[in-house]
Amino acid sequence: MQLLKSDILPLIEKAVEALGVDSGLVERMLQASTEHTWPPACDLSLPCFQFAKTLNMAPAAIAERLSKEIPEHEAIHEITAVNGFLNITASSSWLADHVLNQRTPHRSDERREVLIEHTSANPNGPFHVGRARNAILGDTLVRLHRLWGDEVTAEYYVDDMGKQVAVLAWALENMSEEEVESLLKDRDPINPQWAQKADHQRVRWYQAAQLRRKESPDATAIEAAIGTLVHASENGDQGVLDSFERAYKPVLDGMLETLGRLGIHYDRFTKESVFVTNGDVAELMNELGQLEINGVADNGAQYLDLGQRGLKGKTEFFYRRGDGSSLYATRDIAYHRWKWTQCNELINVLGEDHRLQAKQVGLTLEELGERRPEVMFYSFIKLPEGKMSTRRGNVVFMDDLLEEAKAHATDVLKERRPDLDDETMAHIAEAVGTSAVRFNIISVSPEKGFTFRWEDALSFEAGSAPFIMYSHTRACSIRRKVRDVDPSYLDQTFQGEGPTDEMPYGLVQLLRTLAVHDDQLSRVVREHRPNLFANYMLQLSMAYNMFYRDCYVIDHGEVNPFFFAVSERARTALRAGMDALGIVALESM
RNA sequence: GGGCGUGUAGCACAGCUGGAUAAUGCACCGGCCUCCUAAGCCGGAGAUCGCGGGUUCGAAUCCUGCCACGCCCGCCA
Repeated sequence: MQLLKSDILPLIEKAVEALGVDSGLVERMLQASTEHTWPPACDLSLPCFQFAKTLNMAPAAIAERLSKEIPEHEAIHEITAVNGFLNITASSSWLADHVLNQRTPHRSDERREVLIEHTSANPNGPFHVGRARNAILGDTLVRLHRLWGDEVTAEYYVDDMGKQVAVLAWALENMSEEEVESLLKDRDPINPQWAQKADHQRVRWYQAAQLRRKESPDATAIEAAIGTLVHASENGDQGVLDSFERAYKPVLDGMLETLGRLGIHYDRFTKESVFVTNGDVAELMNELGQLEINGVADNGAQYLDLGQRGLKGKTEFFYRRGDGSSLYATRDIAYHRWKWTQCNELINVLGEDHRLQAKQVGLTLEELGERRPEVMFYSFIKLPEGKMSTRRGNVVFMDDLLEEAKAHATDVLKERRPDLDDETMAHIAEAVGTSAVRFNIISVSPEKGFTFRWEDALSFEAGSAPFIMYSHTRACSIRRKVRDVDPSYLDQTFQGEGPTDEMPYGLVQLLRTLAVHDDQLSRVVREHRPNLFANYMLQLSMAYNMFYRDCYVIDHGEVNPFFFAVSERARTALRAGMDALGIVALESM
């Protein structure tokens, strides 16, 4: 709890010095050490073990002595010595004052312009759950940074010149619908609900072409035709690039429609081919060729020997083919140099399969005198049956998942809220369904393996998005009730002291949880760990529920202005935090 | 074979810049709707933190060896 720490640190340092130890350690050791239990046992804690040797005293005795040395302070409710720890609990009225008046520590001093690149999936078919982790994590990171006050650009890097797009373009030009459907006759047919959606339509051409490339008698000729297209695109052939764009654009639009349903939007789309056609890639390859770690292969291909810069394993990083054309990673470096002209903080969201390449790109950027971007890696989402693949067709489409989630939410609603009309019910079900899907994914650490299970994705119980949404609607409901009693309460800001006597347990827990909000958000943004904020939002909801249990804002028709002020503060914090996680903040559900 | 990542109750998952009784949810057992939404609240039970060594007053956390799983090791994208 930085708030409390900065206030009372001098007091503690003075007491420690009086004992005869160097107080320089205190700043680092005074910590909110009780984060591992919830609710926390105290607000700040000082472990006294390190002082034991120099003082030749037992830690418990040191803690005991310190607890008596520290004078009274308005922020401190209680200081106790427990098992060699000096435990400090904040005064509730001090907490209330700081929380209600938003006396939070200042945030980032300089304005940060952050560019976050995420999703960047090949536009070859509908968005599926396997890709969802990138988009959901990335978008959540964007939102969290915005909550923290950073200026953020969310960017999608469009792979408009690779083999996957070439396959799609070739298929659309060379295969008939009959042929496609006959090749895919063993697979599930297109879901009639999405029959008019271009991503669902065109992915069948893509899948059929992938089969033909591998299995048909003319596979070699097809492969050659596609190879020619890829080659032309890499050389910046505008006619080919245009035909690629005509092929993928409707697919990309379909994917974006799906993502939009999850609240995911982008500020900018940058096409990979741009860096080929504008000459950046050629210039880059020239520069790389001048580097001292540059090497040339027998056929004229060029690479950097990154072993000299600490890379282990395979150390040769090829950036130029024997025929002089660029590679995907080369273009990525050109893209990164451009990105650095657009921001002062760069974050990429990448799958774990990109770890090596990200390292190569990062080292090369440093070699060129640029900074390396920060990267949030995540491991892939699997199905219980194994890895997902658009090519093989064993995927759960996000469109289907969202429909399923909505249908499930509707079932729950019909049971709990039979009073609602169809339109309201559909609105709530959509919000609950999409929020639950997002939360299911962001609440686990990105680097941990994730197996998609319907029963988890559709869980609406405690520990899920609807749990948080429900707490928020309670706060909204209380606000409505207060307005009914006397609308003037809504315009008032709470003035003066809170109650000076003992506050109810739930109220204290809520104040403490609100007080650590910025500590949590700061860490989450700094370390790119959205799951920790998901956890915090659950704690905030739990704390609000405890407050709701212990404190009646409206009691016997009378409004308690202090309780109402706390409830409102919690409501706005819930609301803002939900926005940052992409959870829809309904006023009633 | 080499590099990187992960391993925590029956299941899922947090905690990893060392600190107290390892948090949370599901499932399981018991209680709470004449009072602001019970998608809620309260209580109970459940853990050899993959295994072995080491460092330390103190290790889930740091170091090291081993095991299991995943990803990568293309002049592919």
